[in-house]
Amino acid sequence: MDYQFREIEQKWQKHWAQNQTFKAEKDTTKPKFYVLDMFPYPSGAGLHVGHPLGYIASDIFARYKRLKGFNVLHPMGYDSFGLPAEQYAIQTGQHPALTTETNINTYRTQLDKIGFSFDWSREVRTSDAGYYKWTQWIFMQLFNSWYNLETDRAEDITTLIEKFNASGSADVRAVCDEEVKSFMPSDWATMTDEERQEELLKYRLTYLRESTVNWCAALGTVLANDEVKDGYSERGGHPVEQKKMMQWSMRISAYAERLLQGLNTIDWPEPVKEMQRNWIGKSVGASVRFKIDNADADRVLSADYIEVFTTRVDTIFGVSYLVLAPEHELVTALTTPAQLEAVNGYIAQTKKKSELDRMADIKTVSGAFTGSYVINPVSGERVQLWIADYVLAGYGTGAVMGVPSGDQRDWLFATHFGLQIVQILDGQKDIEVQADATKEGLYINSGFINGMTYAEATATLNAWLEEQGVGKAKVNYRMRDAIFGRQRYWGEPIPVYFKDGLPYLVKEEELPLVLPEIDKYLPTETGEPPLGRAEDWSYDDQYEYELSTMPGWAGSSWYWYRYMDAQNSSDFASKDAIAYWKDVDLYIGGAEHATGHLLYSRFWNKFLKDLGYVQEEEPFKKLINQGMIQGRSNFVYRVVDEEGRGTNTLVSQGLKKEYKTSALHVDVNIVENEVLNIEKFKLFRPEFAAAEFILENGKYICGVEVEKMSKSKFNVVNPDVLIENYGADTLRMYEMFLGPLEQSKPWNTNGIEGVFKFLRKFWRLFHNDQWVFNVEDDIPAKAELKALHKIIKKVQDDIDRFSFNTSVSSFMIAVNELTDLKCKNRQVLEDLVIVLSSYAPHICEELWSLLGNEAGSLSFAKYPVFNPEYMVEDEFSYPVSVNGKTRLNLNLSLSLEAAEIEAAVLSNEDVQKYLEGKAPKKVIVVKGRIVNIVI
RNA sequence: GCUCAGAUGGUGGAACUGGUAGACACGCAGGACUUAAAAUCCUGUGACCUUAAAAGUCGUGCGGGUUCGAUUCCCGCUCUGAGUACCA
Repeated sequence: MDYQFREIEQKWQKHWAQNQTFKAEKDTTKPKFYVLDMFPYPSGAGLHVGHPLGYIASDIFARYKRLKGFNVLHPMGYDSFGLPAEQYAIQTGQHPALTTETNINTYRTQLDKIGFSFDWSREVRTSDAGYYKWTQWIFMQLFNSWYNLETDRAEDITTLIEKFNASGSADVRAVCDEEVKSFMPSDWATMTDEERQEELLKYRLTYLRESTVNWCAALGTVLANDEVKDGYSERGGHPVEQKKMMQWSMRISAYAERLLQGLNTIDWPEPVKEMQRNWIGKSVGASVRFKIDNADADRVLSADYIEVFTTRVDTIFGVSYLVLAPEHELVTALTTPAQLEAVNGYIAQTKKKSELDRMADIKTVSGAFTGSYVINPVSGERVQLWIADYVLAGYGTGAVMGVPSGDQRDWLFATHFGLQIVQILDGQKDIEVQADATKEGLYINSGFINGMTYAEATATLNAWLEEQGVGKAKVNYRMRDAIFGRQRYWGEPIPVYFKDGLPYLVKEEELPLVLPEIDKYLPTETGEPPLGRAEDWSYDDQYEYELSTMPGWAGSSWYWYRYMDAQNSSDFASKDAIAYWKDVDLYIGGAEHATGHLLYSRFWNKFLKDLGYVQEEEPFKKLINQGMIQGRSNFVYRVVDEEGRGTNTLVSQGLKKEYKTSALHVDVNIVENEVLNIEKFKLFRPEFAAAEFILENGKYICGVEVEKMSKSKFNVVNPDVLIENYGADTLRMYEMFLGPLEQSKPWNTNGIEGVFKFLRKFWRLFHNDQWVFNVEDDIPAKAELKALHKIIKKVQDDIDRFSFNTSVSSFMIAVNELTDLKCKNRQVLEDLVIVLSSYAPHICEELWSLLGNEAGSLSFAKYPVFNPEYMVEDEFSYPVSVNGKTRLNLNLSLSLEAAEIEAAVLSNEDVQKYLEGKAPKKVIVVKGRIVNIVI
């Protein structure tokens, strides 16, 4: 029979499902290998052809690893909490759980058709109570922990309490809030329970605190920094404003240094690591206190100094002014009556500007003098104190020292306001024109560091500042603690209730705290989150539960552990399972998660490791980002009359210049190689049923543009349609054939025929002209073995560097070669089936069983061993080039040594022709590669 | 502005360590089969020049360099895409 892909694919998909072929079990006789895909959010639109790209690659990898004798864990699940289902619920009243369920079923149907080797018995859904029970449990562990800087790890909160009991707050070195109390053990002993809880909350790794949040009114929720892009929400593009709110936060900043260092130990794409480094934003410098000059002022201040952070403490003698952020808490107190008007005016002006304007308006220098002065601690000089919006309240101390000669921004500021510019290094050039940030040369005009180099000066100053108690070397991180609460319904309830305004955890045995039913999915009339609508939403019938739910990234920050032991009801995963599967060996997903999911997951992983629940410091050893598949839209051109009205005439792309036209999107599924199928077009656009078509060469050629893949642009290609027409094996191979996995590219179905033809040709290798299965048990010919072993090697080399497209080409070459050789040899063909099976598993299973093997055993067959002996050649066709230009090829024995090759080449008649009687200056012979003659 | 990735035929792309640029596939052209079409199969297909054939010249974004030899290494530039943005 001819290649009947529909029957074959259905048959084997059913076989795999019924026999649970890909169910992973612990097996200590084999090395483990964990291949993970970033699990999808099940959206209502279903899968388009871009989604499975990464899944196909990881599936090929997983299947290959099984053939190589690994015990492979390859699961799939759904990140099923999220905003779209909730937005849909608000519009329709449909419970998000129902929408989600429907969408998941659609996804599953689509995924099943592609022939993935997922172990579905381990499926997880983050919105299942059985799953989010453990998300809540991890939240509780975070609440019950603090970060001890002495041991450099998270510890149970009881070790902190012990320290407070024993020696008060003095010995505690922790990552905590700024405004913690200093107290003696006796103070701790006399504190009320509420006072103690209030203090402990400042240390917990998840904590409640009033913080400035990104409030998105349109979505009715706060957003994390990585969910805000240029002042608008990433999802939906709604405006986001800064607002102060009581919020749950995660003390991820405690892990800043470990998150940074860990990047050096993992095999991830450099751009992703770089983004995480930028996000963490480590800067090494010093904090310095500038005393406020209160000599002629009589005022009460909450502090008598201004603290600044600088990465160039060596330039401190060049300070000509200090700047505070307009929001800095001391601004009001430090503004003199004379400057009050100017300062208030400036603050008002700053407030009006949106975040976006402030960023767009980098060039305009602005600021206001407060009228106050501070004293430079190293020189004793009196310098002006300004406010300006280029200083951000949220970074460092919200105060900056201005060194115009060394910093361009400071230089512009000083020039604009007529402040002093002092040269501090003899290596600085042209500081009248612009700042020079060099570290070269020796210091001048710099008191006790005059004559020193950069390194000497920095060390000297750090030591001096510390000794004087006015500063010290300091490391600063840009990364802020992550807000961990959303004023939304469709998320994990936070397992907390409030008693006298203080948060307490529910008991562990009371988990999961199940999401309650509510009447509608909107905030309450009083502006509380949707959970405020739930009846009896209180603990012990008296204490109100937390009304926020967890953010989208909560469930995805640990899910790879749940797959290790998905059914466990007494632990998030058993110690045993974690000890066996350990970590993810290969993780494939989109680059858009670089600073969100991938950073939070590393954070939770490190935390779980500190508490001894997991073993590895990093969860994902190897990461691959698959490229984005863009849409490729097709257009028809409608002729427009004088008044600009559309006519009923459509002109082919090549002729449109001769007419006035308007472009209309046309469904890409009725266009083949840019040629419009006119009959189908008339059905697609009934208003054009009677249209006239101006053709070129008898065809209607469509225009092309690359855009986002979306329904409204009629450029969505659904994998189901391709599978229906060509089969899953063709789809799998074609997606890989498109180009390098990591490269973004527009989807183009042109060319899928080539892959389909390849599979037919492959099928035909095993059949005679009448499509009767026919292989022979003869002795394989040398050429056949060579073709086979070439592909055996190629596939294993390619997979190590994630180059799937080149393997597909090589399969085509191998099948072309074996077809030309009329190969019918069982041994050769059987090995070829194994090699191809990770790419095209269905057709290979069918042929495998036709070859007489046990049905379904192909998945665990042994990958053939490459034998280099079959590659050995006696002869090689040497390209002979003259002055670097290839002129001819010469067949020579590979046993010849360089000198013999040279002699053979030079004596050749055709070569003589190029020599024109001259003796060559030089002859380069690379054995088995090339001969180059220099004349 | 900064960081990163990239630029190869009509198209997607290959060339892994500096060694025959354009593998493989699409498209296109011609042919076979067919009453015809589809499907299938065969042949050709970087550009230029010339041709009966052969030969020749140019050619991997642009300009230089290193080398016997550069798509590959180095320097400078242009363009495209992604990320990031007053971070002190």
